[in-house]
Amino acid sequence: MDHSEFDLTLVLPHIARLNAVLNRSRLVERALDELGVTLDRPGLSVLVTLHMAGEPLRIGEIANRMQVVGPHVTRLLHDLDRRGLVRKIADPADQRARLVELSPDGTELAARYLRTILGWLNEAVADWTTDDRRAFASLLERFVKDLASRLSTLDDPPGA
Amino acid sequence: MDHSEFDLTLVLPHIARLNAVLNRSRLVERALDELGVTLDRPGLSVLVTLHMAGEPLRIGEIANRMQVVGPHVTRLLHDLDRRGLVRKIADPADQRARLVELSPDGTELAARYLRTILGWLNEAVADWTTDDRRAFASLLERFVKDLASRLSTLDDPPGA
DNA sequence: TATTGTTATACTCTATAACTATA
DNA sequence: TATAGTTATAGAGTATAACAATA
Repeated sequence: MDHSEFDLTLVLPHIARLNAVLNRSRLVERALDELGVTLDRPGLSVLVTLHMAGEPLRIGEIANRMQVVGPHVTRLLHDLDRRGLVRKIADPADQRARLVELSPDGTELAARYLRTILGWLNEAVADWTTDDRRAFASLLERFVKDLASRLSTLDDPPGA
Repeated sequence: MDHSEFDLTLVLPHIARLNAVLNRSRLVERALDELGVTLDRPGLSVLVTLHMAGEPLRIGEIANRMQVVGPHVTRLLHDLDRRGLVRKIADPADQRARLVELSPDGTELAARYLRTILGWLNEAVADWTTDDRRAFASLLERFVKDLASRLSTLDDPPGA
């Protein structure tokens, strides 16, 4: 008991700092600069979401994965569409919905962006052992999953 | 080489998801609800920064630790001051500067908030072994430090 | 009637620029 | 002249509300 409280008190500042580094270090903006691209962060996030999905997605599904609300995605897609980075195609299963897919340009941009970011991450952990990298990946995944799960139960404590 | 690329490709989505959980899960807002407090997220962040410092801080130092810009902190302090959660005291060493300290109310609020958040974190990892918690804390700290370090070198590659 | 998406609007958070006062 | 802070303004990012079209 004492040990766990102790550990987490130590963990909290690191989580906060990681959040700050990710949000305010201009990490994304610098990667885009290196690629010579003018694009905002949320727009890029749509591209990456589609790239990682590996298949066309519905607007609502993009919003889900980005953890944002539908109308926001609609707006971002306007810009991406105008630039020719994505395009909307019909959803054969539902005439109300549209599927969004990456254009070749969009695919290449997302791939180059991810390579840049991954390159920096790799350099950051260049002197880590393979075991440490694996352990970190595994523990981080577990932590995020358990945290998200615990937080989601805060929404619906009806059985109590 | 292959292994590290492989690992990091797996890590990236988890980092992104952690970021989303932290920023958009209303984690902070829910904690404040439970405490019956009406306060915005950045204001609370000032309180937590002061609480973790354990001593009065200058405005610029608060901005540094929060990774934001000076004028933003000034504005947040207006509100916190009006609510009696912080107060400004003279800096004996420099008449230009002011030191900001938590009031008793502010101290209690920050402490209760941190207890709530830490409680949820503890519940999230309730079934982890002590070893796993320690390993995670240690690897996360190292990762954040190495990442911040690598990113800071992107600013100044003058020797190249 | 429930769901997918769009349009229009408003709000939160943070930055930049111009300025004041002390060092 | 450099530094600490303030005021005023602007911008990015995201949400809510009202609506249209299809299921």
